[in-house]
Amino acid sequence: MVMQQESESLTERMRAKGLRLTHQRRILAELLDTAEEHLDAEAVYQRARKRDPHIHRATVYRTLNTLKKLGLVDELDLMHVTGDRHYYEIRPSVFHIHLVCMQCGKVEEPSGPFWEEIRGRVQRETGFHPEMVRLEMGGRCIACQERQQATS
Amino acid sequence: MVMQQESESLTERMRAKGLRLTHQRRILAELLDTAEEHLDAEAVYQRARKRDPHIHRATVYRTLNTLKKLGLVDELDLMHVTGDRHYYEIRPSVFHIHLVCMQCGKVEEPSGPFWEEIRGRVQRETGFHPEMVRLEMGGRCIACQERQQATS
DNA sequence: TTCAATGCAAATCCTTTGCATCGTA
DNA sequence: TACGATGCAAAGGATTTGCATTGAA
Repeated sequence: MVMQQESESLTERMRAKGLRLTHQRRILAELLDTAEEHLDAEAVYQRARKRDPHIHRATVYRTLNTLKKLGLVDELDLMHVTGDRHYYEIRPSVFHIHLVCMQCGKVEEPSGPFWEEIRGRVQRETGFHPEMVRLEMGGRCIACQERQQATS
Repeated sequence: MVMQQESESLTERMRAKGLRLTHQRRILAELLDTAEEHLDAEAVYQRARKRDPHIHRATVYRTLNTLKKLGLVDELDLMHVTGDRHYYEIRPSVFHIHLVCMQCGKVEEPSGPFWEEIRGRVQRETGFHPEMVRLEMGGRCIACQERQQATS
């Protein structure tokens, strides 16, 4: 997970969008802002419950949908490696890609100039104006490649 | 949709994988091979039904899952622009990307050397070995960009 | 004070599964 | 013929929705 650092918090972004900052939304926003792994709706709900046992699943779904529609969070399926769950992450300021190991499920997220280049190149070559980019690659991470070599 | 052309048909690929070629699977394979748009499970079912009204939804789901596990078809969500449906397409021989217009829902699929480069570059820069690449970009297609300029 | 957000429970939608039967290899 | 695939119906799981109530602005 790329966590929020320099730029403003999700809570502030929500305020900027004119969203009502309820107790529940604050919990969810902070939780998403500091998540160190990819969370699906159920995982978000479970974590939120620890901070407020009264928070309701429907609220989690509704809030995630709201944030998604406003472009504040992205919804990923990470190649369906771990089933058909959907994962949520805050829309990162730096474009990054997801490398999903189809063997162990580990997700790496390299970021850097090359990945930024892609956006500009698409615009130049196709005229399409990319507002969000999702690059997911499935394959085998280095650890799994080495593990496989060792056993063969 | 990138359709099957030079290379062998999905039916042949299934035979090569040792799958039993039932009447229903032949229908589904030919349907996927020649689809000119992205189909979700329900759309696949509806089209299959026209060729054989007795084909069952469960068979469609089971077959799509089988083909997915064997790597013969890919499952896409196309940025969830049209909801949370999942779309299926035959695994293309040429790497291509999906440009999804968040406004009109149109999906373009440019392919070419640049997109092929990406795979090699990821491997060089990260050590990760990409076996499948999914690059989806959400934004606005040229038509929608022009339409918007015209009205403002 | 007002209207959007929430909790709750029921409904809905999509997908999977157990089991008897069928049909391909 | 044998065993994997199918049809059917029921179960399962995730997500959404209607409505009364709450609470942020």
